[in-house]
Amino acid sequence: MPEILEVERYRQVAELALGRPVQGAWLVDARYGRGGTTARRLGDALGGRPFVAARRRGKLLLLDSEDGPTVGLRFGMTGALALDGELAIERLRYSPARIARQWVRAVFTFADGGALEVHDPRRLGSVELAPDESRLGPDALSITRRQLTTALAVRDARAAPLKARLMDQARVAGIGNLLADEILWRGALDPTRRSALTAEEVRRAHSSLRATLRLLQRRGGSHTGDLMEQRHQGGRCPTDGRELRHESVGGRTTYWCPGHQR
DNA sequence: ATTGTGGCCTGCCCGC
DNA sequence: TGCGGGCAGGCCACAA
Repeated sequence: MPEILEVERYRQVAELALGRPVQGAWLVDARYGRGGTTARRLGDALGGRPFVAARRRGKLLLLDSEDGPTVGLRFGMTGALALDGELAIERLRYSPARIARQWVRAVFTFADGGALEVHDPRRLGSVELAPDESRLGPDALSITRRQLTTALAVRDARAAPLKARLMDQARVAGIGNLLADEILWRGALDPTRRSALTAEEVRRAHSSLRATLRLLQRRGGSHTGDLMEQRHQGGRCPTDGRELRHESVGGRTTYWCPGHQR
């Protein structure tokens, strides 16, 4: 599903659409608009203007229009982006293997005849004019160790489990369920932990976060982690062969190794 | 204020 | 073979 690595790929593809005047904008599915964003407002705001920048903060893709508002795209779990009829990513995990017209939720057409389309079977994504970017924490692809220290800080013993803090988009923007499990597994950190991390453990978390994102980006996406194929009943730790534990942590299905994650 | 839970959305897989 | 329940997870509303 689209986590930060996939959305970064979408951003790169969206850059190919910069400078091309938008002819029209449609919410094929009216419910796909969020925060009062309607097809009419979208069309009125963008008509005739080109996008001048494609930015990303966490999983939020931001398209700045020339002298106009920014369009925010969220992809949920199954959202895909297609430019001029070509998908930015061929096949998404947890998403149907085919493309169907009825799953196209939003379309931006360009004066040159091309189009940018959002395809989203499960409709968990959305389009929003002028989204509030300030609600998101530092971006996971560029977060510093100091910033991560702050993000993972613990107030008291009732703090949310480590994994929930890592996935909280206001603390760190961009980490989804699969990446969180992979990062904590590589960092040998127990996702259920509520106690504060030592300075050494934060270093480990930061180092694992960076290494994991780099590696999975090179491999081709957030579903290419070593833990991925063990995410099932009886799955085993690729490192020490112990049977993985799996429980809901922070409301999300979580797999981890009870042997080496502490 | 922070944390936890349920619901949304819909295709797919498993067991009967 | 068909059917239905459960599951997948990003994000938000809402409750505690």
